Amino acid sequence: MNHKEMKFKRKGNVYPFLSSPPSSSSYKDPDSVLKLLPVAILALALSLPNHDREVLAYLIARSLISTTATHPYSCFNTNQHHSKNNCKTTNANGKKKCVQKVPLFECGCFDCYTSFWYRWDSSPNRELIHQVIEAFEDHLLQNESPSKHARRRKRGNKAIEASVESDISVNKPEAEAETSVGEDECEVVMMPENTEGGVVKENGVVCGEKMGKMTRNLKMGMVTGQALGANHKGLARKGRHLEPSTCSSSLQMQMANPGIQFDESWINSPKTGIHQGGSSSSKSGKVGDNENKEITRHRYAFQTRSQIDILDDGYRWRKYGQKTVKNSKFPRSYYKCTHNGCSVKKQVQRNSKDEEIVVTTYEGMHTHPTETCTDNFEEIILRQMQTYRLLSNTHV
DNA sequence: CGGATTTGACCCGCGC
DNA sequence: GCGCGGGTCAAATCCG
Ligand SMILES: [Zn+2]
Repeated sequence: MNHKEMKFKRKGNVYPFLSSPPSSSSYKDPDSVLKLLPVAILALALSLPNHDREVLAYLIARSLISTTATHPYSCFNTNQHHSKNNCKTTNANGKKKCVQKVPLFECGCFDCYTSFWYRWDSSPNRELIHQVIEAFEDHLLQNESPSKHARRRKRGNKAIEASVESDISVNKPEAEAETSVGEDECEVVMMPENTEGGVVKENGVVCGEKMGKMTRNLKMGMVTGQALGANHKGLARKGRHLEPSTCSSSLQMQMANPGIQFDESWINSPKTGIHQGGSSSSKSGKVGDNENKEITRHRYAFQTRSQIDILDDGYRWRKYGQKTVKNSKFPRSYYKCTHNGCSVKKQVQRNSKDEEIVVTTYEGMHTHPTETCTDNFEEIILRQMQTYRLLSNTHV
């Protein structure tokens, strides 16, 4: 356990995520991937039940792919794999919807990735899987050219620090430089437990800083939080923005909605991402109190680069507030899903340091399918998304 | 006219 | 206890 704790504490781990499929055929199935593990690690992996092994293999494969890939765009694998094919299902209306489909092992699309990620997150062996991945990464660091990994790690740290100090935005040029992992690659950051905190930093590098802490705070028990992010390029460079869309994919949609978090404020107040407070009236007076029943809320955030703040993610949202945020020149907007009975919320805020970056945080799970046809959503997001980050899932 | 947005007031947790 | 900051409410307003 100590081990674990340490690891988790280490701040979020960054698993690179790339889109393109590995050229190597070695990532086609779980076994092939697992064979790449050193014996000691493999032993650990083999102690996992098959389904978890598959998840582990998937995450590792994605990680490997991403570190090797060099494509410019591929964050989530775009279409090649599945996006419009197998992995996506169609619903009655003919729209793509979030149906839970079976994620393909070889596919690195957002949906599949998220599905696996979710499986990992909800697995009782979550930590073990996480450890195996870390051990493997360390192994790679030692044996292979550390460059990328090292960089990555470094970046992460930095980012985190930075985030703590300042805000989210892009702060450090140097980081950027380093980060440049490519301009094209994407990285996924998963934060193990946390919840709260992640901050999204520029290149997506950041993630959560205080996860460990957060976790502790959560009283609930299951907190799961993680973050996933992908970045494409150096956003740092400035560029463009993404839009905040929400969910494109299935799982993710189901998982939640994000709210945004981004500044320190969020970080500081883990408890809530978006909470319910409210004014007055009655409402819930205290939501917080009932702990037990908390609703588990899944929360995650990602950055996109876009000139538009609002992206059509297939759901209908009603804006219910806007606030200025401390240290940010842009206001934060609050939205609620308009579907009856659905309480998903999202926050959208533009990064003050890099105006092209929009951070969207979703919180909650939709209880319904998307309401509008967003056929092009995926394309839009894939094109625009520079960074994607899953901040966390939280129970509130 | 109904639904969405705007926007100031209110609530609430937190740090001092 | 007070002030701050963030999140939410809800009346007023906007818009198709
Ligand atoms: Zn909804």
